[in-house]
Amino acid sequence: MRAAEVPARGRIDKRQAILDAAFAVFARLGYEQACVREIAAEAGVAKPTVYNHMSDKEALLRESLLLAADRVGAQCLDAVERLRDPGADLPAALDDTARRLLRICAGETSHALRRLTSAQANRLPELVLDVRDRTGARTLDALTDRLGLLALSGKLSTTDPATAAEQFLALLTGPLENRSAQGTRKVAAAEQRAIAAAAVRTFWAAYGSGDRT
Amino acid sequence: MRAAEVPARGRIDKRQAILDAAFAVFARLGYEQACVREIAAEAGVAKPTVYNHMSDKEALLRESLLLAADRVGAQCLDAVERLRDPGADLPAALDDTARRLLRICAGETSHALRRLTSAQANRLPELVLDVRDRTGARTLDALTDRLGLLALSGKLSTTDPATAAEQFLALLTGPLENRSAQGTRKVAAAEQRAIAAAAVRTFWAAYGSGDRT
Amino acid sequence: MRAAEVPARGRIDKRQAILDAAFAVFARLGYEQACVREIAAEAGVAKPTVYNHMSDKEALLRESLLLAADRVGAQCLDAVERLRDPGADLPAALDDTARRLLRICAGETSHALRRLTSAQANRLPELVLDVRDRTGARTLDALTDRLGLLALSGKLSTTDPATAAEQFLALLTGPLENRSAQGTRKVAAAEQRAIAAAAVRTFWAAYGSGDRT
Amino acid sequence: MRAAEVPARGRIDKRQAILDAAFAVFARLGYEQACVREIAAEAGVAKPTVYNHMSDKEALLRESLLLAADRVGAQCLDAVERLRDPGADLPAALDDTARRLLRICAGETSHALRRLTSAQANRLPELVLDVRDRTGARTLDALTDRLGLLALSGKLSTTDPATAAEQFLALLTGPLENRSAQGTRKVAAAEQRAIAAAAVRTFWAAYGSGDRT
DNA sequence: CATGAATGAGGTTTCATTCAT
DNA sequence: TATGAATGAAACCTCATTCAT
Repeated sequence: MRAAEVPARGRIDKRQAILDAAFAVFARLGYEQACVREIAAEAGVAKPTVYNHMSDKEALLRESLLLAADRVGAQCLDAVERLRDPGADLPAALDDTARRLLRICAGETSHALRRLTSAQANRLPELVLDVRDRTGARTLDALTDRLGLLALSGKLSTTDPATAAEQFLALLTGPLENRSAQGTRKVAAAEQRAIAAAAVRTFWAAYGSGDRT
Repeated sequence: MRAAEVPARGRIDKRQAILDAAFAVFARLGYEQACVREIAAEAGVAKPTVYNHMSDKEALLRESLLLAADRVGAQCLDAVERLRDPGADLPAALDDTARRLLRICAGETSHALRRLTSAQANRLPELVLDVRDRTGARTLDALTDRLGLLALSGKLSTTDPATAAEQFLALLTGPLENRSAQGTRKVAAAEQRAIAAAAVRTFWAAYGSGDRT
Repeated sequence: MRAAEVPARGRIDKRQAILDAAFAVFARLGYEQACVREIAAEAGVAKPTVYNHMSDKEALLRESLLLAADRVGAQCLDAVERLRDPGADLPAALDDTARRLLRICAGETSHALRRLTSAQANRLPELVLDVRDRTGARTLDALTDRLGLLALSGKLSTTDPATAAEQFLALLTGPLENRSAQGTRKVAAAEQRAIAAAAVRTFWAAYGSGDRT
Repeated sequence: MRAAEVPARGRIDKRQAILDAAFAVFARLGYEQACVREIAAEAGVAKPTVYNHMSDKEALLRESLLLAADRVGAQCLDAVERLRDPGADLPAALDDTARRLLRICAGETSHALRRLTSAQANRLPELVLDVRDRTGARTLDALTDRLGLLALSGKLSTTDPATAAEQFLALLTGPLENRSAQGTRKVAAAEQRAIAAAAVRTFWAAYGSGDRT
């Protein structure tokens, strides 16, 4: 039993190592510039071993991006889910969620995902959509749910929680993209907090439940 | 006179043709996938002629992107400048500007610029910044100016026009990016109008001059 | 055992084949005119295989020249070493060595070595020196040793065996270069013998041990 | 008359400038590596102007080499002609000629000639011969004449002045080539004098007129 | 299953050379 | 006659991918 399991585990580990190496190299060099030899070297395996696990360089990109997208998406979901029980001070809860989302979106992984998908948008549009489903869209759906429930309970004032959610996220990612120059510059934590505060302020002005803070 | 002008004009035209062809091919295939032979063919010249005008494939990218960025930036600037004399109905003026900006940002040129710069963000960070200076940053600065003057004249309520401008643009580009899936899908004009309307509504809620509409 | 040896042997053979092909093509066309495709074809391998063994076209030149230089140098050394036991008739032994050296220096390999190193003397001066160390300098050192011992045993009359050796070789290579016009013409065996005879005559007049023959 | 001469003179000057530039660039980079653009730049003219004067890159090589060869040959001839009236001390006169020849052969022009002809020996054998006719062969013939006359007047002891001349030159150029490593190293004047002295000593031992010095 | 070796294809770039001015 | 611009050809090198071991 163990004897049969160990190689399977080893195989899975090797697959993980290859995908992680692939994402790292793709993020560093871009898809076309990255060469399979370097990915294999970074994963600590030989080049044909990569082809034993993944059929193609394109598959390598797809799988590694989807894996990274799942991780980022899970983090975003976690940040949004904290709005499930916002407590008395809803703006504070929104600010907390905003800061968490900004930290994720300002991370190197998020920028790499954006860059790699953008670069392939013409050649592999489904990949863009698949990644989007696992990150932005997933986050947006969850946030729409949260905001909808908050509206139902009277804590927010909107009849269109989808647009509200979209704008909440836009007020975060827009300024972040602007400040980071598409990931070229780092955005300091203090600046992230300022963005979050401004976003929450504007969002609350538009969707707050009547009582101005 | 004409006889002396023709060659210079011919040279300029050829340079223009090369840069236009370069942008078209880069936009279609991406930087690495694009090959100089195809650019030359699209420009109607021989391959070495391209190298007579531009030293490098990289220079070809840089020059063609900066040219496109200037064009897009000029359009954006024009849209923003319309806020100089907003008339009595400021929200309507904002809506008009918003629609114009959205139409520009939803265009193929804008998406290509975004994609091509993103893809080279690691290798050529200055290029990202140079393009940004000519498009987003320029637009943002102009909008900041406009909003600041409107605030001075009491038509808007904010002490931080830079953030207001940043958020105005974020409320446009964020949802647009979301709907278009990084340029993968077309965003219909009606949808663009809805985005603009929602953006102006939220913006006005936050920065309107007291009298709620 | 055999099964393990075969692949290594095969690799070595392929490397040998590549280097031999490289030398042949370089000798035929010169360094710049020679193209890697032709070398690969002559070696019976594909072009990238050449690059799998040698990093560069320049490395290809270097390695193939050094290999040929080692071969030529070994032949020259062998000719000189025959002076170790010259027998009673030293001029005859010198003549024998002279003829052997001339035959080597008149060979296509020697001329090719000279041409290829000369052509790269500005760009790759160390290569010139490395080849020289393995051919001329090596021969000169060995001959200096032989002549020095002969002088010690009273069979030659000189206190400067290095110069004697240098002149002995000069009396061979100088006229050979002159007659062959830098390798452009073949020098017949009879002509080689005449050169050798004249060289030995002059050498013996200058360094003979007193008794004229 | 002047009006007709001036352009002709200008044309000749331009041709000279082009040939000089060609030789300089060929000497610096080798034939294949040298590009016509650089030659034109060094000559201070435009590229097509070069082609107006010389039909080919190959003609450029040929003409510039022959010009340089004529110059070097004239210098050698001058050195040899000094043996026409050797005075009482013939070895001293030979030493003087030897030193002069060595200085010429150690010059950058001579080495460049050797390198450039060697490199093209396979492709352009006639060029090698033409250059040789204007340099080494011309010198050898003149020296043969001088030595023949000296032998007739009893100042030298040989019945084969051609071989004597060949060996005299060999005793100079052989050691020079050896020390300079095919022009890679400079050979100091003192070393040149030592080579000349040793050459004359050996030559005189073989061909001196009976009275040993 | 993992690997060293090999390959076919293709890209960027440079160069000698020639028109039109 | 001298030149700026243009071109056809070709070379080096790299890469993704596949056999034998």
